[in-house]
This record gives sequence, C-alpha cells and structure tokens, in this order.
Amino acid sequence: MAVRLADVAAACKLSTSTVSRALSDPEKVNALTRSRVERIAREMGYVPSRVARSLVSGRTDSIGLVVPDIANPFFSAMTKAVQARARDKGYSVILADTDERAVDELDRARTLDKQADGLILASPRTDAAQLREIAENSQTVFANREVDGAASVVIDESEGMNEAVQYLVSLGHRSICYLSGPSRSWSNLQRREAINAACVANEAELIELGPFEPQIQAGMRAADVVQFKGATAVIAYDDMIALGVMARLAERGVQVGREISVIGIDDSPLSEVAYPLLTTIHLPGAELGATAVDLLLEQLDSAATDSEPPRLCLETRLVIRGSTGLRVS
Amino acid sequence: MAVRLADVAAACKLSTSTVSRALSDPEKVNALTRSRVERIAREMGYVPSRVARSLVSGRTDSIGLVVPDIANPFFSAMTKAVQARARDKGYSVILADTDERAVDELDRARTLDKQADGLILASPRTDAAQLREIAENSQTVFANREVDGAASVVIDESEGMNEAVQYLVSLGHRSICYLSGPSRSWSNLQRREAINAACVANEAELIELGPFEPQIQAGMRAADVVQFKGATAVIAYDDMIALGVMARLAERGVQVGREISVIGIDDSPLSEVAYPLLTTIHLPGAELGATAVDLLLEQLDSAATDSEPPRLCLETRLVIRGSTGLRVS
DNA sequence: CACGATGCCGGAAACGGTTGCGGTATCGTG
DNA sequence: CACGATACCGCAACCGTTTCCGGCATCGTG
Repeated sequence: MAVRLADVAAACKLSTSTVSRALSDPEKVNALTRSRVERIAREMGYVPSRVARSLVSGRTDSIGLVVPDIANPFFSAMTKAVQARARDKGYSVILADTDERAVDELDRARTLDKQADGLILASPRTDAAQLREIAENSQTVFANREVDGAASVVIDESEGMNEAVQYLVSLGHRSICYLSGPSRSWSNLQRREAINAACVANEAELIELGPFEPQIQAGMRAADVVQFKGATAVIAYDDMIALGVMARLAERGVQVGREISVIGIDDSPLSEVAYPLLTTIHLPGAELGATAVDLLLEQLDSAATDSEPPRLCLETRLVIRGSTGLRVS
Repeated sequence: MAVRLADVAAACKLSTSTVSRALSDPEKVNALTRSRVERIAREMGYVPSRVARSLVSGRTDSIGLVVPDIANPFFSAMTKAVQARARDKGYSVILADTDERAVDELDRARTLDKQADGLILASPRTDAAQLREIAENSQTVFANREVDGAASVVIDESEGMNEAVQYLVSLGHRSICYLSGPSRSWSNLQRREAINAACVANEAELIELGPFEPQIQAGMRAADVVQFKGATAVIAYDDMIALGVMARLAERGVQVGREISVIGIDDSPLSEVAYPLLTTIHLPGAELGATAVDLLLEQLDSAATDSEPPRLCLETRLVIRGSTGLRVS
C-alpha cells in the first residue's frame, strides 16, 4: 500500500541505509545521490513511518495532556496553548479528559504514558502519593498543582486574592463568602488558604460554603445558599461558579454589583459578556500551558539528570469590572 | 529499562511467542501456563509496547481531530464528546488546533494522518478539492461540512433557522440582519442559504453583514454596524458573535430583548449566563462529535468497502430565552 | 502397536525504519 | 608505484511485538 523506504531504495538502486541517511542525515552522503534520493522519494510520495521510527528511537514525539474538563474555558484556553507550543517544538498532543472524575486520572495518565514521551497533568485531583508514583515512572509536569519531587508550574493566587479581599473591604464589605470548588482540588486548597490569610490581614470575616463543582449549574445552586446566608460579598472558586451565581441572582431580581458583589477567578472570556461584567482574578492559563510544555521538553532533553526538578510560579492580578460595588445596607 | 516481552519469556522459561499468545490470545495456550505467564508478567510489571504492537498491526488505536479553535465552546464541547466516545471504543485522540488558519488545515491533517488510524476534520475552511484529496488518502470523517465522496456528519440548520425567522416575524420584525461568519466556512454558507430561504418564505427582508470571526471581540464590532444600520432583529453566525453584540449594545445602553432582538447559534453554556439570556438555535455539538467517531470507527472496521460513504444529518431547534422580544418602533 | 488427530509450544520471519561497522573506490602524497 | 587517508555506501543487527508454520508429545482409535 504505502511506499516504504525499501521501495525508494529499490528505485534508486541503493541500499535502505543510504536512503535513510540521505533523507535524515544529509552530511553523511554524497550531495549528488542525496538530491537524487530526495527527488525520487518525493516523486514516489514517500513518507516515513512514524511508528517504525519510534520503535528504534524510543520517542514518539508526542506528549499527553490530562485535563479535568476540556469544556471549562480555563482548560480549553490552556489546552490551546499547550497544543500550540508543542507543535512549535515538533510535538503533537494526545488529549485525555477525565470529566472531573478523580479516579480516572491515574488510569488516563498511565495509558497516555505508553503513547507519549511525557505527560502534563492539569489540576489533578488525585492524592499526592499516587501522583508522585506517576511522576517517578514517567516524565511528568504538573500544572496548577505542586507535588514533592516533581516538576510543576502553578499560579500563585495569594496576591490576586489579597487584592480582591482588600478591594471588597475598601468597598465596605466586612464579611466575605467563599464558594469552595472541588474538595480534592489542590488549587481550591490554595485559594482557601489565600483568602483566609487575606481576610485575617484585612480584618474581614470569612464564610465558607461548598464544595461546588466548577460549573454554571452548581453556581446557580450556590446563589440560593448565598442569599440565604445574607452575604453581600462573594468570591467564587472560579468564573463558572461566579457566573452561575450571577445568573441565578438576576433571575431572582437581585442586582449584582449593587446589592451584592461577586468576584470570580480565571478571567475567562465569559467574564466579559456576562452582565454585569464579572470582576475576576486573572489567571494566566495560556502561559501556564506553554510553560508546562517548555518544562516538559527541557526535562525530556536533559535525560534524567537527577537534579531537583523545577517549580515555576506565575502571578495573578485582580481585574475590576461591574459585578462589584459599594456595600449597601 | 522497561521490561520487555523477552524478559518475561526468559523468566517463564518460555518463548516470546507463547508469552505473547498467553497474554493476548488466551485460547491458544494451556490454561496452566497462561495463568503462570499472567502472574509473572504482572509481578515484573510488564506493559506491552504500543509502538512495537502498532508496527506489526498497522494500527495505532488513535484518531486525529482537527478543530479551528478549541477555545470556542462549540468545539470544546464537541472535542469532549469525541474524546469520550473514542475512549469508550479504546481509542485515544490526538488534537490539532488550527487557530482558524485555513491554510494550516491540510498540513495538520497530513501530519496527524501518519500518527492516527483516521481523522475527524471539524468545520474545515479549506476548499473541497483539497479536502477530497485528504479523504482519498486517509480514513476521514468530516464534521459540520459535506464533501463529495467522503463520510460526513452535519447539522441541518434550515429547520432551526426557519423557526427563528418565523419567530422574529411573529414578534413584528420585518427586516432581519444576518451577521456572517468566516467567509470560507461551509456552515456559514449553509446558514446564509437557510436564512435566505426562511426570509423569502416568511416575507421578511434580509440584510447581510460581515464576515466576522466567531469571537466575542468581532461581535462587539458587529454591534456598532448593526446599530448604524438601524436593525431591530439580528441573527448571528454563532453565539460568540451574538454575545459580543449583546455586550457591546449593553455598553451603549441599548436594551437587548426590547429595543433590539438578538439570536445566536450554538446554544453554548454561555447563552445561559449572558444577560439577557440568549435566544439561540441549539446545535447538538456533543452528538456531532460522538457521531463522527462512530462513523470513523465503522469506516475503519469495514476496511475500504467502496460503497457510498455515509452522510448523516442532525437536527436543530430554536431555544427561546430573553434576548428576543416584540418589536417596538 | 501403529497411525492420525489434536493440543501446545518454539523458531523465525515479518512490520519499517536507524545505525555501527566494515568494505571499496578514489584521491593525494611520498 | 605503493601506501594511507578519506568519502561513500552496503551489510546486518536491532527496536519489541505478532503470527505463520512446523515439530513434538500425548491421546484416542483401529
């Protein structure tokens, strides 16, 4: 069916080794024969088999990406960046979506590991011990999660969170409600700690609700609880929940931005179309993805140097829009 | 490094052929030795090399998916479905995002073709001749695009479009504005034809504007043109544009749903958080993805039967929310 | 006992490339 | 002219599986 190296060799009246070298190792072969081989190969429509090449090289030139939910704008933006950067470097991306099922993460990671040269695990929910095991057995970079002894790139939310709390306090809010994300989520833990510290520092009361799934529907449910609690300022685990809250509050006739202030986290494109526009903590999702790829490829090239794996940290900032305002009592 | 079949064979004092059979073709081997092999293989942590297996089987058990923009909710929803269905069938998904660059589509498709058993091309912008060439050289299913002689699954928008126009007319609108999507987009062509037919049938005037990129920013620009033209009813190429229009109109103090009616296409999750909630034509994106996978796998199994490739068509319906209302003059 | 059938297993050839090593011209130099 | 260096190319092994084919026991049957 497909034309093989041997076919080209036959047509050139050369050995497969020479043809192979002519096409991939141009130095080692006569310039004349090389151009002849190249021409004939082109004419015959030869394309090398990646599989065969992988078998001998031991590399597949592809990386695996595991995300909790590709439909979540944060992860789709990140995925886009991962794909773009990987392609720039000559790698392709195998995608796995766990649909927020923590138990599937390990399985997916292990499956991908056999097909890819390395793995990027985005916001994994699995516990540290198992993640460490994955990291030991395969080249791995964690995004949005730190794991001892493994490479990772995370987002430091404390600064943005502090800005957010300070801003709310300056608007007159003394009691702030945090809507928790998935309980197994590392970043939820980070955000909780950050908001807690920020509340202490700014002398505000913190009310925690949740956990809620990072989805609009869950946010709508959360809105009812929020209103029941009589909160005037809300910071949600992410934009999806925040948007759900806003949508539900609007449904109930509550004026967001006046009667109640809502802050999201992500700065997804949606936050610019919601009404009112959503005040949110900007998360550099694209940068996260691109950096994760860079880290992974570095790791692949530097073939198992047992030096301490790198841990990178990206910054956040608060983006103020219309969903927050002066406290009215 | 990794434990190979030969290592297991040595440990079992058997030949690789027997071990191979014991693990994959359980009938052909003594039950006793089989269980022994299985045990030893497990103890040694043996995992078969997918690459080596692919080399002989000729299959990679993965499919390639090419999308114009994974950050677009329509495609991320579709991708999610593709991934889920593929995984159910034992396949993994290699993702390529062209970032709406039509010229890259062919290249991506050809690259993926070498790594995957088959391809799904979602909403390709490339011209038919080149797509047909792709389809001839590799197992391909087109999603959201019909190509002569190739398998495809598309969404028939005429019904939904007709509902939409009829609905707008019943609200008193006599002139309807259509915001075109990418000019190379097949589905944009479909939608234009559908709305045109619907307008003729319902005796409404049609005003076409565009083209606009399917992004919120482009929709915001579109809003200014819309307002300049004095239109009272707008149907946008997709939800992203519609949301951009709404956001910009809100910015300018125009009350969407009262002064002007806006209809999107997609029914993405965003349409439920926008304010007002976006009336939109529901597109079965997940179903589209899942069906494309089914078609592709059928095609792979039925190994080149030269029967006419299947063309499937999914239905749409109008979802009425708050962004549309009676015409006020 | 002899013989064919049957059940298990091993040898070896694929699959399609890459690469170390050795062989053969060709050339320059003493 | 002889010899060593050099540039090119071919042979064959190898990557890790699968699978065809044939061999050897074992068993049942005539």
